[in-house]
Amino acid sequence: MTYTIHEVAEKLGISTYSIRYYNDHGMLPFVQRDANNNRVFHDTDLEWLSMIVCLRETGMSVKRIKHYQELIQEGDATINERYAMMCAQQEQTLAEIADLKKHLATINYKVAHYASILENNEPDSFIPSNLRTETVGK
Amino acid sequence: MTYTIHEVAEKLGISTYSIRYYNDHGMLPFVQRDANNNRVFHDTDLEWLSMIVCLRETGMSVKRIKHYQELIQEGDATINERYAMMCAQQEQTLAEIADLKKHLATINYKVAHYASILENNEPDSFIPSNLRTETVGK
DNA sequence: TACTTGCCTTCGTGTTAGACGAAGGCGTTC
DNA sequence: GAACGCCTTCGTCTAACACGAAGGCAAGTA
Repeated sequence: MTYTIHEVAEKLGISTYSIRYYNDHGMLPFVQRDANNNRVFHDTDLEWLSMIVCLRETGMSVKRIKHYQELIQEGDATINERYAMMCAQQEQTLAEIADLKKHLATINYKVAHYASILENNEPDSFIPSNLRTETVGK
Repeated sequence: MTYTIHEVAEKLGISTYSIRYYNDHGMLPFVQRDANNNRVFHDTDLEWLSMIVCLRETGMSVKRIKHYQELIQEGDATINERYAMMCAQQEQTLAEIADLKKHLATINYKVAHYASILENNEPDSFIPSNLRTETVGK
């Protein structure tokens, strides 16, 4: 089973620009080409690309992903480093989730704030139109 | 109580570059200057800046944050739009958290995978050094 | 046959949100 | 009064794409 760049893009929810970018930057060294020089993707490419998406969306840089991919190619001697990389990524992702949850609480507060204003149709006197009075809200 | 740009940066965990950037791009229209033209921040500026940080870290663009700030200045007539913006931000953030959790599961799998290899000291035959064999892992 | 449509390619520029360095001003201290 | 440390503005650099232009190849259509 093979796929075009568009099919892959749709399947993984990323743009064809990104796929070409990854390919051009050495993160997808195995994609083959057909007679017209078009990229041909196999299922194994899809799997690796979805790993790339996972790492990118959890904040790993393209450079580090490339390094990770090279480590995999180098074989077992690099298991330790790969383990360390994934542990770091794990921690970082946990931290980011925690961060987002904190920010979400702030946003929830804002939503509730506006909802109550809209519901009660409060007069202007309760919501001065000066920026200094509407900030994050303690 | 007033603060220098460095104090603000440290307090909020962002760089002075970012603060100047926000200021230059109209998101901090109220920061005052001292006799030497240095920025002077008040507590209200800190509060609004921490809201900016919240919105940025949950993915709102600088442009939209600026728009939000303008809406606040325009007063009550814009409550509806602000409410909509915060609702959108809320949804987006929830989606991102869900996404991150999914990716975290993949990373957890990798960590466990490497850990088990390192623990059992498995031979090469179990971990071929070809990229095609190590992808996301079903 | 010629044309259009539609996909693909490469190449090159544009964008966002900063990061950072250089050049220079102001005020304090040695 | 020279050095130090902070600040300023201005300008270039970066990452990770987004996108347009120019052109190739293949299929369908007039």
